[in-house]
Amino acid sequence: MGPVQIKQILQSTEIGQTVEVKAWVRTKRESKNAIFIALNDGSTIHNLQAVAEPGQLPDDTLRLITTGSCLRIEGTLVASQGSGQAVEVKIEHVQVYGTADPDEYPLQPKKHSLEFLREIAHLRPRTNTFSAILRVRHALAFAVHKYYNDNGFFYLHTPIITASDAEGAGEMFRVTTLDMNKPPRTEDGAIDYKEDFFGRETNLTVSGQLEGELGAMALSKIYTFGPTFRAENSNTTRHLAEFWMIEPEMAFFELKDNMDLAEDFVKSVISTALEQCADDLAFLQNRLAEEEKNKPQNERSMPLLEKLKFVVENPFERLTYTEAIDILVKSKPHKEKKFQYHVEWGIDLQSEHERYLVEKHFKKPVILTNYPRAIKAFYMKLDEDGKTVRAMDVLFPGIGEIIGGSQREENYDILLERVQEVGIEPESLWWYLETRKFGTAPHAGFGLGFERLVQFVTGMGNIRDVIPFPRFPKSAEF
RNA sequence: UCCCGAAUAGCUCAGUCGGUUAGAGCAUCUGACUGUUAAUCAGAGGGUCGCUGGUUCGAGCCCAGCUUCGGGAGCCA
Repeated sequence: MGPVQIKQILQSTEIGQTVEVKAWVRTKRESKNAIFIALNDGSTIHNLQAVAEPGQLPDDTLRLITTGSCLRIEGTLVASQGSGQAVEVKIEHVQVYGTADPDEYPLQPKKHSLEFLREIAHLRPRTNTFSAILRVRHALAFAVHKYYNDNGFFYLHTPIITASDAEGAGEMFRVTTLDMNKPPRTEDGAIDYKEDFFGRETNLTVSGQLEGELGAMALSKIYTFGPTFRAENSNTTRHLAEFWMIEPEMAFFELKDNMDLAEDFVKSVISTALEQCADDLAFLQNRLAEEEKNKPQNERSMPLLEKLKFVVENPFERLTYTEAIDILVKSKPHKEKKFQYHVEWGIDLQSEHERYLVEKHFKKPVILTNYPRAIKAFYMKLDEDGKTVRAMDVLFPGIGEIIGGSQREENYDILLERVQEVGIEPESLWWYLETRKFGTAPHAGFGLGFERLVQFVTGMGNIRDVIPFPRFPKSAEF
């Protein structure tokens, strides 16, 4: 299917075979005895070197071969005389598919800043850094499906458009077909959503969890993996308005099972990336080291591959919220009043507190559990003491919260009470509540932000650089 | 949304105390040289100093507002 990919050609040992390559030019070097063209088709971080003799190609053609142009080359696979590569292609014929005027083409063979590349998101996949990220992202996405499939989970497609506004997970994007300039009105002047496409107010989903639970109450183990939308005015390196979330939901799982799954799952997909993306990760490791070259030694991060192996090989630290507060209260920054936010039982942990626990105290991923009920969602199962809930957050160095989950409240009466407590109309969640009425079961699940996982594995600091076309406030250009 | 910082060549950045014609590296083009590896060497072209207004004899530089970008915070995954 299609032309042979450069990845295959570079691994080939069939010297003398005829090859046809279709790829984009990274650089062209001309010398007295040979013309070298570095070609990349995105199948690998490595380039294929094509070689022609001077005068072999018409000047008109040669002039069009510039950085960014696209070529079809026919030639012979030969052993390379140079030292940078084992094989190369001896050119017999060149066809220029598309030119790239060097005066206009923004990508040149030099270092570009990530900020600049964000402005040209339509072209940045052609850089080594972004093609590497996209290949790693792909490998991780595939590994997610494989992991769940291998472990008896079913991939459940939860809806993108929802009428539920009760999930409390954040601001939502409205979905409507009403004419915004003259929407239909009810008698008292309010917008009449009965006239709207679905006959009611609808939004883009902020989570597939509630529907996921419905699936788990039938198929036992399900997962979702789809786009998620949050209309928060968040401007940070770890938030997107449109991101991909993985949400497994398991009947007959309690909090500990949930933690075991989360830890095993994350370790498994990171291992897969280490196995399948060695070249790309090595490149990204060098990129990161280069970026941090000017930082003082103690602020530099661990080499990327070392960090990933460390996470895979060591158990995550597990402790309760109450134990974490205890550690924070006894910590040096607290005693020296270095924390900006006060620490006491009942507070929602701030970034500085999570960072201290993960990066300073334990120096490894941490799973925090049993948070105060007041700071967590209504659907989380109450602990026996009634003060805390069976929540768990998995915190990663540099990224913060990568997973948020819980055992769910399966008792109808308690859940109903909790729904009312947070001010949600029980009628709007009748279908969710009915799962507790008919054959309820202990169950649990969590949500993992896919981009945050990709950030961690690639070592990229800004979440906008690990999704091809990021969506964030005031930005939906590409 | 809040706090801090930045905006000068295609890109990355320097620009002294406010002073005459705004610089460098890379990229581009031309030439030389070379089985080269983001080649090397020499030369050339390339600027509305983010925008608007103000202070001043004089503003890239000082002041105000705006815009955009970055970092941090909040919200969270």
